[in-house]
Amino acid sequence: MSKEAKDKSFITPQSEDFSAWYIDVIRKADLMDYAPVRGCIVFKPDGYEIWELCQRELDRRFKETGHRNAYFPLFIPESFFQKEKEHVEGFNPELPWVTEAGGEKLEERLAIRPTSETMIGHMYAKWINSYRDLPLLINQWANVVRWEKRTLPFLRTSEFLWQEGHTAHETEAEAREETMRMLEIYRDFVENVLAIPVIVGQKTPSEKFAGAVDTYSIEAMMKDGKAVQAGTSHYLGTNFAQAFDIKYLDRENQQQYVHTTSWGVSTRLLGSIIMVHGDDKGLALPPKVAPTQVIMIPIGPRKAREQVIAKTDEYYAMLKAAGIRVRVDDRPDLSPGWKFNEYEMRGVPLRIEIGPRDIENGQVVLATRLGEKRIVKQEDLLREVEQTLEDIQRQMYERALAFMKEHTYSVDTLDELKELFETKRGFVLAGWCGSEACEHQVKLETKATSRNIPFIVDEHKSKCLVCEEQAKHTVVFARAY
RNA sequence: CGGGAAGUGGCUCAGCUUGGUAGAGCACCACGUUCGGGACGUGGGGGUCGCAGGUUCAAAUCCUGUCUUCCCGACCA
Repeated sequence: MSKEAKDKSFITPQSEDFSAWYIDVIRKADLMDYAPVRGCIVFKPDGYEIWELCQRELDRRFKETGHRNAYFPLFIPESFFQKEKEHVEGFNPELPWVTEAGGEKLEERLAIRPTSETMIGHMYAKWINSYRDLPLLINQWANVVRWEKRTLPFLRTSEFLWQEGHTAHETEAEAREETMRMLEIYRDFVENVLAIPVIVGQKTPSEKFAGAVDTYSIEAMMKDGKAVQAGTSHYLGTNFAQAFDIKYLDRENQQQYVHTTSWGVSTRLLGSIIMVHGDDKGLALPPKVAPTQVIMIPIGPRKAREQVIAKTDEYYAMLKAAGIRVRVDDRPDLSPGWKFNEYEMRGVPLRIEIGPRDIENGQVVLATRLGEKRIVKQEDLLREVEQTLEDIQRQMYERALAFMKEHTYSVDTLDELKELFETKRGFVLAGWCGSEACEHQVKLETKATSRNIPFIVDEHKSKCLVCEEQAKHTVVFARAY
């Protein structure tokens, strides 16, 4: 205990310094390393594999709903950004530019994409001629760059990985339906795969995407009570269609602008996983996205080693054949206790301990990342492991949901919000009249921003927390990453 | 981008005030003993002190610039 407190090579407790805890965890869990360029990180294998598992789950859902993947260029001509006014204003400050290539100055500067609406708009204008070409449903897995002033690994990096879906439709109704369909896919994925509960709702006009008509989001709560926007889905109306001249001939032989959508999630999801599930022991990964779901640790003196390893190999083959991501740590020079701590730090959901005592009794010891430890019979092992992984997945979601509920408050006035934030952090439901001025006032006085207008609330507020006029919406306010 | 702190072996840090042979713990390598919650002994290897200039007989140490990280703020997905 006192040893850990003094030894800074261990993880800083969350209660002592949440930011330091976060940085400690991602480094101890070996998820990333800093690159020598400002705000850029290397995704190390354990970190990258979490992203690959997210990709796999999402990609399947995208394809099931009729989308196909494509890939568009990294470079975007400067002139493209002039075409949609709000879009330019929103992204210009954070664009990196390529001004020179092949030893010569470029005639037109090229932006490194911050998002691909413009490039895709340009291409869609070429590809879409008739209502028969619609809907066009494309997704892209890519890297994007936004030159952020302040960076934080995973949550806000200069370059990040994401997917961006871009669709074009005949009608507003169809496009809006698509916008909501993808929002629901995100909700389902984040809640059921990442075990992170979210608030689903619509962004206020000041928080919406640059160039969108309406933006929707799912908002997750970190263990420090701050919010992370975990996914967004936008109805873009005909804004980009007009800017890029994406028209189709309808059934009455009339030229019409298409209605477009875009939607995305990024590697900031990794930051959310860490901050939602992690604890003072380190990372805790939901089984569905854990690169290693089960770690097997053989225990015992040298004279028993051969027998223990043989048994471990047998279990390993069985679990692997069942599709479980299992690894064995049979390094002889490290003590079992060291390994227990190591894999808890790395977030492995389930540990299997096998020693001479277990072999003698035809059993193994299962220990979960959530702190439960029990003995199971060897003939039940596969079934127990599968069941326990499911249990862990569910318990992690339930824990996170309970945490979010415990840290969700409701206020009637700005003064109440200010007082609340003196001692607490979390989501705060409050009435809002719809004016940007009132929204801004909240931010100025509490640093909390409107996260979204939830689709479902327990209680509709009647008055705006700032001006006390009639409330148009009940809004979630929170400090955000 | 403004304010603050920091950068010394893989990690955590000491040394800097007052310039004079680069240190500790952990990690690593070899051998041996250990092994059910961060084992131990003996021996060993590894650092142009972030980078670039400057001052000096001499710079980790003093000065200037610059890069990167962390915190606070402004900006922003």
